Amino acid sequence: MIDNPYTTAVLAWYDVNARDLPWRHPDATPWSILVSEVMLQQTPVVRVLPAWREWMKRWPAPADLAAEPSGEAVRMWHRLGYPRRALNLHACATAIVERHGGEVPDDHSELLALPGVGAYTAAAVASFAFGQRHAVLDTNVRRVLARAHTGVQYPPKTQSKSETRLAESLLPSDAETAVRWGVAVMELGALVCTARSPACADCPIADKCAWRLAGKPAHDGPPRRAQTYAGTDRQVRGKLMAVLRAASGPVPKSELDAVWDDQVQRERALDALVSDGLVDPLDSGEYALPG
DNA sequence: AAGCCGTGGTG
DNA sequence: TCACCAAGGCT
Repeated sequence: MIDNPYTTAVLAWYDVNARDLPWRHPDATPWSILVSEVMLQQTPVVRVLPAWREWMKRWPAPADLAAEPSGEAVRMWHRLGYPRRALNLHACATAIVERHGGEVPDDHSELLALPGVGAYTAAAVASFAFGQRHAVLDTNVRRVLARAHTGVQYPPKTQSKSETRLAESLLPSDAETAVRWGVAVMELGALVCTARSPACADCPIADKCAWRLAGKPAHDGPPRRAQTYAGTDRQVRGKLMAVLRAASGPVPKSELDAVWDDQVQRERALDALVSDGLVDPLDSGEYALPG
């Protein structure tokens, strides 16, 4: 069945080149797939793998995580980055126990209602965990479609309606094929059609790629803004969280004060962490991961 | 809707 | 080296 010009070649490529990732195994549960998708938000596969295994061993079901303080989720997040995602997963676990009887919902809109689950993650879980037909549009798919179909080097910075429409128009009609198509295009973007130096020689749709056929024109428009990090509040937050994760219990404020010289910025970062629910200010004056 | 939110690898 | 990038989401 030919649903779009790329389906057959991309699926055949995926059959041979797919990585053996544990959340793709037949015994992966919807919960384990949800956890993997949240961990993979902006974090590379190689760094997610050990944390995911640790989480699945300790919290094999949503109820297992919901039974623990959210601070344990934050501690077990290690250095994956964006630790609010750990809080989100703990809140997901609680919501799943309270609203869905402890089972990850299979309904797209119910998935979308879970904390930290947006358009991509809801579609990914509905598709990969429950075999439903949804367009999964992540950074990999956006880049592949921008090149192969639209003929430009990079997709726009923020996802556009036209990208969504395009992804939906390319979605195979049969659910089982749509699921395979989604994961296969993602994998193609991750392994071949990469951001920096695409391996067009290894690409199964190079002969149909509008960007390659146009001579790989360079990205035009404003330069893609680099995200600065050094000296930002994010860096300070990271240092504060690292201290709290490493400690077995509450930490005196002096230990937090030692991570950053600028007091104004340090206090602002700490206040924001408390406001975000990532840090618990105790009556004793000490600080701890949330209980 | 543009900017914020971590961290580490890499060309 | 250092700017860029990585299975985004939220405000």
